Amino acid sequence: MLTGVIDMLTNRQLLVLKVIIDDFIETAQPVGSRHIAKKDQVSYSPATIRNEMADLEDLGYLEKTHSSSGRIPSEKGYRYYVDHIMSPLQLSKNEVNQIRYSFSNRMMELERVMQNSAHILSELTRYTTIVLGPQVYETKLKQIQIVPLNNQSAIAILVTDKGHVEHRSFAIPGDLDQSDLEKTVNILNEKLAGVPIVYLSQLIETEVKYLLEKYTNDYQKSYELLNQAFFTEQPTNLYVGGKSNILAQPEFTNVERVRALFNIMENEEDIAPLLKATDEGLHIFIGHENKIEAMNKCTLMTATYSLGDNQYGTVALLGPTRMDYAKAVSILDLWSTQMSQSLQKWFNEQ
Amino acid sequence: MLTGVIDMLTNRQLLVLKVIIDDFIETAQPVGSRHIAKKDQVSYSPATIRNEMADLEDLGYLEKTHSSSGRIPSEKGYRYYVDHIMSPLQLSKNEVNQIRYSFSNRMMELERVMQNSAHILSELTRYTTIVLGPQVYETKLKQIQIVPLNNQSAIAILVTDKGHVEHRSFAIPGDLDQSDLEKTVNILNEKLAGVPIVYLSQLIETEVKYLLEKYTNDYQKSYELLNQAFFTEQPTNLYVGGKSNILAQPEFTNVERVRALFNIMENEEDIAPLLKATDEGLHIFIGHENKIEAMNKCTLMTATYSLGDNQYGTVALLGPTRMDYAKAVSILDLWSTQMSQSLQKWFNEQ
DNA sequence: TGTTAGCACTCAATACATCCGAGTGCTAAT
DNA sequence: ATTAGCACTCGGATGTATTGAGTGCTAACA
Repeated sequence: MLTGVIDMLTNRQLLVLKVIIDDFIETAQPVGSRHIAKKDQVSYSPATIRNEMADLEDLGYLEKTHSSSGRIPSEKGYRYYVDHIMSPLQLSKNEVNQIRYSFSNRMMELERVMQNSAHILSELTRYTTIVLGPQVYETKLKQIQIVPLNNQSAIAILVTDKGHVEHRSFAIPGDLDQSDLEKTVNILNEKLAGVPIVYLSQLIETEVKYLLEKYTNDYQKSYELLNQAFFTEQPTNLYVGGKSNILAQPEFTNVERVRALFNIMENEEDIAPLLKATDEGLHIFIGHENKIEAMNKCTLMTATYSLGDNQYGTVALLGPTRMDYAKAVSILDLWSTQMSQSLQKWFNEQ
Repeated sequence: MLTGVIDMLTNRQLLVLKVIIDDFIETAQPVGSRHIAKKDQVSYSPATIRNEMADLEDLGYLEKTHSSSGRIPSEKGYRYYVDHIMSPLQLSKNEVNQIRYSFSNRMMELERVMQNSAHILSELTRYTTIVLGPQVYETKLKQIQIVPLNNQSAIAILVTDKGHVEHRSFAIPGDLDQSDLEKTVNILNEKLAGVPIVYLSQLIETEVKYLLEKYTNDYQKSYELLNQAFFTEQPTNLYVGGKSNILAQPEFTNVERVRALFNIMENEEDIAPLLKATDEGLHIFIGHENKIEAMNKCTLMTATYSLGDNQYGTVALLGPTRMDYAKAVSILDLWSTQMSQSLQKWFNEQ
């Protein structure tokens, strides 16, 4: 369990640090020497514990809330705990099943899966969950459809090879020829199917424009239509679940602090870059390791999941620095493995 | 402005009640007699005001927070204010423009408009905004598309005549004949286009099943596919904006209370029925007039908007009972009028 | 030499007393 | 009918004492 002497810490210091952090994670109360000495795992007197605690404080792993209070872990303490002490928690049968089951579902659509995952993960962890859909550099256009609703309006539907559906309704430019509409769609499908969607607008400009000019009666109208229907900013597909779990944490009884956090989470522009920037694998950002001020009392734990083709999505848990790291790691790990497996089964078995 | 003697209240009582409620709505502080007497509109001494306030309290329109405090409006007071005293606020040029502009947008898709509206209304009012999409009894299927992604999966897309797009990916039943897939889609479109979507599943059972049996090679497979793709529960289309505005209200510094509210708003099943049940027009539910306990300190203001064809959607503002009723009414009024106009222009001009 | 008992000390939390002032209700004067 | 005057109320702020959980340090001990 305890991996012996690491850094400069003795085994006993490791033990004390672990017990304190475990206890604080559970109770959110400063931990005193007497309290520790009473635990089964510990066979020293309060006085001895006090000495060790004083040393751990000098080393920066513990803090006091006031001069005669018990100790709480510092951010450095959590960092050490996460890096060297904790071992992933064995998840309960029930927790494993819930995650597994959420992927066994026959309906398998990125949007729904992500939305659902955000929900389930937040239920299991009681933290806020953020799921960022995969980056779409490699996603290719599968098909374009245009469905006219009436004389004036129609819906353009883009389907990508990853099953993402984007739709947009638009006004049909006054008295556009019906056959021109059809021709336009045909030209689009012919030229654009299989094209990575990041190149879409570029290709419309270079290739499609010219074809439209040649084959449709009213080139100007068709082009106008295209612009209306397809110049859509890339949507960041972000799914947040269990936002209000934050309110249950004792460290967030201060409404102002909660407000600051909510503001961040309600702005995709604030939160998306945080997840996009993370490297592959599981990462933990403790307290001030988060650049955003409102998250200084929070831990953000991120993990990536893979669609193959070097395409990654990110999932994150946001909780207090006093997060149940062992459990969170296990859950995030299991989820991202399952997610990756499911996605690859769906999209890459040719 | 003041409509003379109503109920049993004298003009002066009306004036005092109005001034108190207006002031309390603004400041959230109990209003004292001295404070009122100083206002320009009021030309009586504090003592006189005190007498009137005592009477208004006896009648149940005002309350004290403690025996020597100023007065705050009771729920009955707000009700009276809303019904008889207040006059809609003249909106600023800027506010009107923001609402108008949000409809002038060329992109016109129900989902986006509603999402956008929830956002704008919450910005303008600083209350939480809930937009419930129109009930779809009359919505008809426009077209069905199936886009195969690869050998095993495909996406089914349903477009309704109101421009709503529903999509679902599904597994293609093992080695389903390609021509059978096409035939199935053709049969579906032929038989189901124009059908109100509430009857969809029924019609598949009665009419389509039989046709499939007749014209496709592997009837069983096609039918299996249909079931996978189209048996979708009716989604309640609910859009919430500015949830965290609640946190800015001084009456919600109590985290527990906020949590209760958030829980309600995060459950569609809780909040949707509230809006669905409202009658046409604008309605105000003050404090305990809301059945849900967590909303006992809130006012819910609902308004309906129309798509024609007797189809209604609902928009609502949720704020403290100390809501700026005059402004909220004006904004909701303007919005729902604009929304109705826009929708009817889009969907009913043939 | 590492461990622990003992003890003085610290400080947040709690309770309690006091004071202040905004606000009321009532009475008597205008 | 209105208002000035005044005694009274009570929440909130401020000050003080008490309590108890916890510490650091020292000296004794195995």
